[in-house]
Amino acid sequence: MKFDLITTDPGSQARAGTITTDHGTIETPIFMPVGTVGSVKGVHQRELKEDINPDIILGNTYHLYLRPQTEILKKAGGLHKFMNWDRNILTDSGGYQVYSLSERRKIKEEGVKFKSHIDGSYHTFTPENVMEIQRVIGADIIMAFDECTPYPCDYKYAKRSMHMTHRWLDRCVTHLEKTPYLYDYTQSFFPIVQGSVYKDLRQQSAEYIASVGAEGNAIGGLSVGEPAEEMYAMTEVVTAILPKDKPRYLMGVGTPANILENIALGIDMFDCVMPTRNARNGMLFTAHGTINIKNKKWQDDFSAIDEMAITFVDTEYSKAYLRHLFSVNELLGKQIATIHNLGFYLWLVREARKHILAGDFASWKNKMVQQMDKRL
RNA sequence: GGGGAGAUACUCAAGCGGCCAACGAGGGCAGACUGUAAAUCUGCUGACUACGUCUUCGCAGGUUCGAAUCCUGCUCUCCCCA
Repeated sequence: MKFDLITTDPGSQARAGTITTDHGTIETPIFMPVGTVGSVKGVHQRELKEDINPDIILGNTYHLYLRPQTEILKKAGGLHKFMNWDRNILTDSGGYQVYSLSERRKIKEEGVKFKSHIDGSYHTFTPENVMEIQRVIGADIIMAFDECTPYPCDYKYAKRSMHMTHRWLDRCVTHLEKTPYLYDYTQSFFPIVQGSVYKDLRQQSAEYIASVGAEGNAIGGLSVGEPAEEMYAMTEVVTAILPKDKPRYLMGVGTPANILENIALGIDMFDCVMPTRNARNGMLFTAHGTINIKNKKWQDDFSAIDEMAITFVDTEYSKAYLRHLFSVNELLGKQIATIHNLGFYLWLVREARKHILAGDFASWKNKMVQQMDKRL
């Protein structure tokens, strides 16, 4: 993997660059659509490539391990072939499930024992086997196994958890060295900064993560319910320490405003379920604010979904029609909303990149954050 | 023509003397959603001059301190027999 930092915005820390892997070039800053179980929910690969056009998408180790299971993915020749996606893939390690499935797991130094939500069976995830599973899945970027701490999280717990995540990181690195690539392309490994919302812990963690010298670095444990200001404060603390010549990935973020604010703080990569999940629940993101398309007010609004016409759905369908599809619970409504939202998110980061390259990112960002805050 | 069953809020449907403005489901209206157990979850849904008042359970009477619940008559719907 190769990261080229092209330019840094004069009015902020925002960066434009390119990441090149064996599956192509990723222009940063980038938003990566989430495809947990090997599918960006509701979107055909063709629409994803031709209309939304991201250079990279996400998959999830925990979920893919449970289904279709590692063995099937190995037989398929990896996730790229299995899902027919020839661009980049990044897999999350299952560290987020340590947080989101906290009712169904037990953390020990050795690893995390999960009780499957599918059949109740037990599965232990360790730094070692998570690396092996990610080798089989075959993503271009694979993540360290960590604990994503909840919010709020007391200092003592956050500190203990952070140190464990660091020890797990060492085990990931050691094991990865002993585990060869399975396919005919390379994989890059990203460690993850933790430390909850505590400045000193975040600094300590960022220093530790930076010392590993990985090809890219991630920030985890944010966007778990903390106020946006705390998120930004932590990003700022961490980006000051993480190397400038490596991509920085802020995991799980976020709203369009969160993304622009964090780009301004020097983040290059984002992922979030928000554009896809919220789309299925009737929420549209636009450059001029959010729309709850289920609201009665749209029932006779025959104007285009989004005059900006970023993707084909924006002008091929009206708001009234889309509201109707949601009222009658038609699958098509969720598909249209998902394509719209992802199209918008990708537009947003591409636009951000243009403004960084043009040197006027900061003022553009402030204008956008303000206008996107509206509720239409 | 004879016999039987039933009519409850937008719809379906509980309730069978007071704890009933009335269970539940759907629908409707809002809200939430941040490395996806999410096509999910939450709230409201008779009217109002609202922590209180008023009008509701086919219609009209009656019994009772008190009725959606019991009695009488009427209207309508469905089923069976002729």
